[in-house]
Amino acid sequence: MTMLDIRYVREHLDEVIERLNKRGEDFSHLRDLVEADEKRRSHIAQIESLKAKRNEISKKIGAYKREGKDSAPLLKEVESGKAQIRELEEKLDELENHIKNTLLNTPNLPHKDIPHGKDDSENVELRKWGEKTSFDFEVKPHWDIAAALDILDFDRAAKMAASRFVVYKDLGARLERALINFMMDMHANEHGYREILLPYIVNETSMMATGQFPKFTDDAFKLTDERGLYLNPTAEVPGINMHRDEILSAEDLPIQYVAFTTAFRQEAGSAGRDTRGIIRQHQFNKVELIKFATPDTSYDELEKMLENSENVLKALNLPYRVVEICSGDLGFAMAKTYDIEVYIPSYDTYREIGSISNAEDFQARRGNIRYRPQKGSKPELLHTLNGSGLAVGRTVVAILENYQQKDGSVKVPEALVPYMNTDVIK
RNA sequence: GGAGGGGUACCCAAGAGGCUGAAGGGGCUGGCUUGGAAAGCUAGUAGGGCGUUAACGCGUCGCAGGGGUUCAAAUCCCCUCCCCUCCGCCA
Repeated sequence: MTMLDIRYVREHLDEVIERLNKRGEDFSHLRDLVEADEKRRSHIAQIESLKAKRNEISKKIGAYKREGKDSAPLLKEVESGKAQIRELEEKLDELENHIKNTLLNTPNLPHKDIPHGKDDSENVELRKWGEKTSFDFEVKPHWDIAAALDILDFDRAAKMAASRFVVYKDLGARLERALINFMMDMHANEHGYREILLPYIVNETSMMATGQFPKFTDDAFKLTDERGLYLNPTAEVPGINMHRDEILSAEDLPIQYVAFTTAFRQEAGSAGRDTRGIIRQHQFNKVELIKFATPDTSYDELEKMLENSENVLKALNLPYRVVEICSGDLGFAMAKTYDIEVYIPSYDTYREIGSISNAEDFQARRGNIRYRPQKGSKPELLHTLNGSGLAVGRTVVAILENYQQKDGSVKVPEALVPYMNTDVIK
């Protein structure tokens, strides 16, 4: 389970380092891997030839015994190889662990065409949809709107759990539920995704496969259970792991799932950011899109997925923009990512509400997810994609703020009225 | 939580240290037969990882997963996971 293919690293070392360095870190330590890999292969060759010899003699011993011949000389002959094999295997083990650990901690290669930049300030806006909502009164942030309507309760959530949790009440609770159903219906019925409902707890192997681990263990909520289980940080984890260690048929691809899950994140390192309201919580709901595609179609599928996500905001008539993530801001497992940012009037800025990514074969390699291009042909790694469709809590924020009215009530977006059974939250 | 039973290839299933390079069925693919089909007969059917090679190949590892014993492990020992049955508890 590695991330980059060691053979690719070996054969394109300079290119690999150069591309990874665009993420803003120095990856020249990968040069060591080539030497380690060479040693690894020569150890394998030695071990295997010793084993071939041993197997041959062992077979002879069996034959001798059956025929009643004396096998003592053969036993002597095989003796010396035993220690040698053991010694070489120990060294091989060390080499393989070193290579594996290095690669597990190495992020994906950014796609060649994505913008080069140091951090999120250099992300590139691709397009805007809708006009920034304008108001003829002073806009309020969503926490004030919610307080007046008594639909979000932070104090009681802190009492029963901790800070960065929230209790939704009345039409606030219903709005969250309505959005989940609305999004699920759209993706399942109109966009052709298969609806699944996933476990909210995942194991370490799954976290490893999608790339959360080993680098970002601090972001996860670990359970005390001795099996090494974690609260799901995003449906991407159980979703992609649906097909871990499987070989899929080409004719079944692309496979596309839509899943609602609750996501849990420590938000370590975010202390003091977005502390008011529900922009950043330890627990939030999300509708997630997951795809398994052949390598030659994955970028087309990425565009479709982006469109599917955008359709949610269009249907809700919320102004947004699409941003292409630059190399310095790109997630660990991803080769290319688009963010969808929704307009938030109280911030007078666009805030992330969804993220749509192609991991190419990075997660597939770590999770051993393959497909057979043709009947009878060798299995190959496929490409995995995931995208928000969308983050539900942040959609609530966007609706409360963009649809707020002078009297403190909030209009319900037309598309949501059937799900809300009311056209206004007051 | 308690007591048992299991996991072998696409499926079922035998094997219980060396003649297993895993039997035998089913299924699948082909052939014979047929006007065509079914049935019958017959042949083929271990995938995958890794190493090596220009390639054909060769080697190595594979019987849930991981360790160990042994010259040699599906088979013996240890650990883990998963499934099933019964009891208890529970939405």
